[in-house]
Amino acid sequence: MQAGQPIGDRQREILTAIVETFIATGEPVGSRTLSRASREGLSPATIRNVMADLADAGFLDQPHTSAGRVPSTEAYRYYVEQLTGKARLSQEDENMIQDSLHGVSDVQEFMERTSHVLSLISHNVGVTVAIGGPKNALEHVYFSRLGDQKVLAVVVTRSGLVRDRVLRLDLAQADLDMAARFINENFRGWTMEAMRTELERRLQQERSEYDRLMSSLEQLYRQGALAADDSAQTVFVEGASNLVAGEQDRQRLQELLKTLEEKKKIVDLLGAYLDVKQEAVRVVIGLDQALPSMRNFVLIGAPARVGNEVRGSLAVIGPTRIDYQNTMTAVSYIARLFDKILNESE
Amino acid sequence: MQAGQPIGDRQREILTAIVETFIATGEPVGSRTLSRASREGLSPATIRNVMADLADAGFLDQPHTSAGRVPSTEAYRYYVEQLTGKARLSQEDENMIQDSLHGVSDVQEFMERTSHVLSLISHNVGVTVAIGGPKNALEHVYFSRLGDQKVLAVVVTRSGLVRDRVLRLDLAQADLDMAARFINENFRGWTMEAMRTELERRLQQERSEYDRLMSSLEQLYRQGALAADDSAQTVFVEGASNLVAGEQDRQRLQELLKTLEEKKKIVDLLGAYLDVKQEAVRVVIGLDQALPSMRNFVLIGAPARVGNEVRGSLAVIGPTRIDYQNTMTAVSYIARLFDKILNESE
DNA sequence: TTTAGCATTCTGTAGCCGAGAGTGCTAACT
DNA sequence: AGTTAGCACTCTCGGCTACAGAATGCTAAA
Repeated sequence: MQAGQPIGDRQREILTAIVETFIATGEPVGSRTLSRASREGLSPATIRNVMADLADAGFLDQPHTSAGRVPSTEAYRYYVEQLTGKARLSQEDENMIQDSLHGVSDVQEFMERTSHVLSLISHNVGVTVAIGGPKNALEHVYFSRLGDQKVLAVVVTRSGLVRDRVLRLDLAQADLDMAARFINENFRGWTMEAMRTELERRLQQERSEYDRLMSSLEQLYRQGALAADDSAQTVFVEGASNLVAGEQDRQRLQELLKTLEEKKKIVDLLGAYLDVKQEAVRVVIGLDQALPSMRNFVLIGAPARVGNEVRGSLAVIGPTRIDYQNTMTAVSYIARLFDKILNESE
Repeated sequence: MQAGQPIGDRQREILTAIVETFIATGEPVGSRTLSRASREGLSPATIRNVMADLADAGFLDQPHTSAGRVPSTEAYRYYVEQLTGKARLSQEDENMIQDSLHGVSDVQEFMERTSHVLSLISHNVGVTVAIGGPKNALEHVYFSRLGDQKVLAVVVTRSGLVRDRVLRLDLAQADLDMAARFINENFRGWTMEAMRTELERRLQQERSEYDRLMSSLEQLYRQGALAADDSAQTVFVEGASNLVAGEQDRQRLQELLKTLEEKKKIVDLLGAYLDVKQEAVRVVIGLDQALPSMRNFVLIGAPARVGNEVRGSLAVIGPTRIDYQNTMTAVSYIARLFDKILNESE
C-alpha cells in the first residue's frame, strides 16, 4: 500500500482497534493482543502485515524495533473522523452536569462550573472562556466617585453581565450622575457597539461648543468606561492536576502546567481554533503548532452561544490519548445546555 | 544535652548553617561540608558531636544511618524565630512588585496580581484571598429584571467592590426600582452589616400591614440580594507549576495540585492561620495539621488591610525548604503596599 | 575539649543476565 | 492471492551483584 492512499475496510478496522486499545491501555499495541481482540479471528501474522502497511502510510509509529505500534497524529485525526457522534452520555455524567449547572443564570458562573465539570468528566483539563461580546445590549451604567482622581464605572448589560472598572479621572459626582443619566436615557437597549459609535459621533460633532456634559462624557469615554464590556474575557482552567498522572516527563509536565497558567495563551488558543461560525464540536489534534509545550495534546471544544451570539467557549485539553467519544459528547451536550439555560433569562 | 533544653551559641550557629545549607542544596548536610563552610574552622568530628546533640534535642532528622542530617520541623521553627527580619528586598524583586502593582486601585485586581508576583518571587505558590468584609460601606444598589423569575442584583460598596448575583424572583421592574430607591436613599453610607440588621428590624416591625414596598424588600432580602457582600471571597492561586520541580513523589504532587484547586480549602487555610488582629507576617510550619496532603509545607502570609479593615490575605505556600527570609520580606512589603496604595482611593 | 583514625552502614550507579514481548521474513498452506 | 506457522532477531525491563562514595559513631590520642 502506498503512503497517502485511502484505506480499506480491514485496515480501517484494525486502525480503529489500535487507537482504541492504545487509548485504553496507554501501551504500544502488539499484533497478538489485536488478534485476540479481533472478532474475525485473524492471526497475528496477518495483522502484522496490515500493521506494516498502516505504518508505511504514516498512521502508526513504533517506539523501538521490537515494541508494538502507537497511533500517529494522523491516526487520531482519521479515528475522530470515523466517529459517528451518536454516542450518548452516561447517565452518571449527565447527572453530574445537570446537578452542577442547574439553576445557573449567568455566563460567568456557567463557565466557571463548566470548566470544573468538564475536568471531572474527562479526567483532564477543563477550560472555558467567558466573553462579553460587543453585541450585548446595554441595560444600565453607573458612575461613582471613589476619591481623588478615581471613578468607579459599572456597566450592566441586559444579559446580566456586570463589568466594573476603576478609572483615573477627576470629576465631581454631580457630573458623573449627569453623564450616567444621559447614557441611560439615550442608550438603554442599544448594543454596546452601536452605543459607542453613536456616542463617538456625537462627541465629534458637538466638540466645538464647550459643554460640561459632553466634556464629562468624553473623559469617561476616553478612559474606557464604556469599553469595559467587549474584550473582557474571563478564563477558567480546572483540573490541571489530572495531567500529573499522564505525563511522565517532569520537565514537560512543568511546562504544561506553566502554559495553563498563562491565561492569555489559553484565550488565544481557543480563539484560534474554535470557529465562531461553526456550531459543532471541534477536535484539534496536535496543539504543538500553537503551543510548543503541548506536543501530543489535543483540544476538544465548542463555542458557547445563546441564539446567534457567541458568549464564550468551552473545551477540554488533554493528551492525544483521551476518550474522544465521551469528551465530544459531553462538550456538545454542555454547549447545547448553555444555549438552553441562558436563553430563558433574556 | 537534654531534649528541649535551650541551645548554646555554637549549637545555634551550626543549626542555622545546616538549615541554610539544606535550603540551598536540598540534600542532607554532612559534617564535612559544614566543617569546610564554617569560618571557625572546626573539624568534622567536633561538628559531628554537636550534630548528635542537636539530633537528640529533636532538631535534626536522619534519613538513614549513613546520610547527613536534615532539619526537623522544630529546626525550621527555631530558624525562623532567629531571623532578624531586617533583610531588604532585592532591587530586582522590588521593581517587579512595583511594576506589577503600580496603578492598581481595587482589591480584586490587587490580589490577582499579587498572587502572580508572589509566585514569581518565591518560585512557589502565590495565594491570595480578597474578602468583601461586612464593614464595607454601602454605596449603591441596583436591581434589574432579567426575564421570567429572574432578577439581577448589583451591590456597589464605597471601596469600589462590585458584587452581582442573579436571584429567582418574580417582581416587576417598577417594584424593583422602588426597592432600590428606598435602600439607596435610606442606607447609603451604612455598613453592609448595619444596613442588614436595621432592614431586618424594620421588616419585622412593619410586617403586619401589607405594604408593596415592604413585600418586595422582604423578598429581595430573603433571596440574599444584599448578603452578596460579606462572604464573597475570591481566591487566586498562581504558580502551582513551581511545585513540580520540588516534589519527587508523583502521587503526592498530584494530591498537592488537587488541594490547591479546591478554593474552599485555601480560604479556610488562610482564615485559620492568619490572625486578623495581628499585622505581622506569620510563618506556619507544618501545614499537614490542616491539610494532610501538605505534609512538609509551610505558609508565609499576612492579612491585607486598609487602615484597620481587613480586605483579604496574601501568602506563599511552599515546601519547608523555602527561602524564608526573602519570602517574608516580600509578603510584608506587599502587605504594606496594599494599605498604602488602596488607602488613597477611599 | 577537640581531633584523628577507623570500622561500619547505607545509597546510588553501573553492569550483567534472562525473561518476555514483538517484529519481519520465509516458506508452507488453502 | 491471501493467510498462517515458524523462527531468528531485537529491544525493554526487572532483578541481582559489585563497588565506589559519603557519613556516621566510637575510641583513643593530642
